[in-house]
Amino acid sequence: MSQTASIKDVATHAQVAVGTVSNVLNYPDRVSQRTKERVLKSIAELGFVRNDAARQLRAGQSRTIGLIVLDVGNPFFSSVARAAEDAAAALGSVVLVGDSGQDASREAHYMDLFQEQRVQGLLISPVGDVGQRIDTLRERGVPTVLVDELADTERCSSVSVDDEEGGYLAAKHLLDTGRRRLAFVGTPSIRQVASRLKGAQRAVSEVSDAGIEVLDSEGQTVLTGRKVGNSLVERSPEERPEAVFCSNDLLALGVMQSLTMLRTVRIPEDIALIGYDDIDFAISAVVPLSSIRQPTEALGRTAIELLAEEQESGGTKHRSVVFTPELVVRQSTAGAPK
Amino acid sequence: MSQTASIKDVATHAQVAVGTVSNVLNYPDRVSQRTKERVLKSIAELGFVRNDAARQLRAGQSRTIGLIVLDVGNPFFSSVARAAEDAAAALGSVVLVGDSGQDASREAHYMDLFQEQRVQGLLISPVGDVGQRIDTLRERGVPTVLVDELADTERCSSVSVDDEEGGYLAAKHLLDTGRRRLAFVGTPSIRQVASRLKGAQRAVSEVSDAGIEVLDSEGQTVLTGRKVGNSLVERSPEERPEAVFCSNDLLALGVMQSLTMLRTVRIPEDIALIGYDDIDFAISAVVPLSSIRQPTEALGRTAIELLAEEQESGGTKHRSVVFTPELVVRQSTAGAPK
DNA sequence: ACTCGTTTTTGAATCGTTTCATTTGTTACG
DNA sequence: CGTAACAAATGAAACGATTCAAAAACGAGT
Repeated sequence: MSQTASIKDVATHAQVAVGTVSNVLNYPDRVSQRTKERVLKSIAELGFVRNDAARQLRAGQSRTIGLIVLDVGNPFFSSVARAAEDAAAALGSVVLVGDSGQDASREAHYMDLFQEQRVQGLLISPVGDVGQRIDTLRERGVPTVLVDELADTERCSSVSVDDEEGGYLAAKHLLDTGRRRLAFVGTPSIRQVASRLKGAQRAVSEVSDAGIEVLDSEGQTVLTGRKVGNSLVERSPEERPEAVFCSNDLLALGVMQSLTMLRTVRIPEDIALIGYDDIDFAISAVVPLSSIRQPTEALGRTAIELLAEEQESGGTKHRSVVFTPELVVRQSTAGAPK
Repeated sequence: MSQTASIKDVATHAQVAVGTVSNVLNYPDRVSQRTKERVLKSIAELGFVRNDAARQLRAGQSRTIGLIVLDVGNPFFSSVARAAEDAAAALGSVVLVGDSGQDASREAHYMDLFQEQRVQGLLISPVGDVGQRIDTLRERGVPTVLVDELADTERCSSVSVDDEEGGYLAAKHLLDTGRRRLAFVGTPSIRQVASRLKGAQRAVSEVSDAGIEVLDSEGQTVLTGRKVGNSLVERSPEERPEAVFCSNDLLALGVMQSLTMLRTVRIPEDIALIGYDDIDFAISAVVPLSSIRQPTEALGRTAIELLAEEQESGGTKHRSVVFTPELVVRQSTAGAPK
């Protein structure tokens, strides 16, 4: 009783063949009512629990999907992950989440791990150059879907958000409210951030007397945002930008804290502020923060859908879905300047 | 080449026996240099990747530890989870994270799933009554460690934080700074919250002219905190508490937003505010928030350690580790009132 | 009672690894 | 040259499920 019962033990106990027990579990219709009851009774009495490893070995594949994100602590990714988990659960699969922490070697480590687990498929928000590895996986029948990154459709499917459009929306909004001297805060070395900046620059170029200054935050956290905010406070009023666009909400909240703490700069009167991601904290910040909302649930759900499509097509048909971000206006960009 | 190579294919390719390939992977010292090189070369050429399911099946156990938390979105749990993952990685194990969302049926679902996976052990922050299931698991050789919950040492190990002490620390601090009319905000139906309240009440009872009012927040989020904050603002100044202790930082931040937004109440001059958990956002709030810090990294790390102890002792020896929380004083409780 | 057709049950083969008792190969020493 | 001692390599058995061709049981019709 102490050790786990196997299907064989159940068969013996119920006086049937092992195949019958398996049928009860997998094809109940093939088994007569009487034996089914007997087997189920034995299963309950012995406390039998399927051994997933044995099942997988025979099946050659697991019911598991791997997901590698840049940072699970980031609300954006945890939201995507949760949506993916829910969608996968509906298909009877489980999602394993790996956190690369923006480190290529950790990313590679998780890819190896998932390969050993014979995952059904892989969802990944890549940090390193994973093209080669994805090719290998595809050859072996493991489809991959890029998340939050546009893929070469020759290679694999992807689900992403139009970052350039998001950047454009944010800057356009600031310009529409009359601000002209803009600043962009972020780390353009990250692809998503660079795209957002590009969109912002496009919006600025459409307005003759507008300009945008780029401030590298060297990080995407609240703390690095505060540093940038402090540097803005130290400037003389006429050297300060009229509006600041941060590449994510954490940065924006950091900037906001620096600006409001010293009470010399008012938001939005002196400086308007907009972030990106629309995390839960944005609406409940000191000054409710305008932001660019990304459809995280749709991202996660669609990623699973695309993975299913890949599986059905045998990994030959790829598709890229690009969502459009949405401007959310709150108090931090209200009114006109001056 | 398209399908995955097995150890047998490697053996054929390298012209050795399968056992030798296995030895190269698991006991390199048993194999001569020459054959080792040959096998490794074949492995590389064929792109062989271990099949974890087969390995587990043979081993009878996985290299996997299950962790069930109340909410992965909560920074407290995501921090504990990360620490557990790191500690497990050092032992060559992987942590699977399941989110019960405070729902007993989801919790049961994950327990079933982990049992099918034959996890090495289970870490769980329980929501339902899991005593029975834990007993069953123990009988089957799967040790369990309760996380953030004190266990009956007869049954299993646990790692927790002294919530009553934390509550005491918070209230004592408020009293020490001269505040007398306190308010407690939280949902006492949750065990941890109830303990914190109990500790706070003890501190209050030690001071003759002090009192504490309990405000049920019906939730533990920023939004529910704001509701409570609004109700405080609506009160006449003399009816307002001098200090508010919130059962977590999200609530406290919500309360803070309500109070500061209307600019009629000053923090900490009119109302002092203290939270619980010391999440990253606490230090960077409008008014930096005093809080009770819980050693999340130690919790996660120790949980894994206790699990290892359980395994070594064959599940006979149980131990409970209780950490002491720590008061972190910031601006939100600075100075004396009036 | 016998046949045919259908439903139910059987049990050996299989998945890919690890283990371990044996066999084979090598070296050292009398 | 023989053999003991040790190192290295072998390959069959086992883990626990699923599958599937074959056997058995059943029921209906004559």
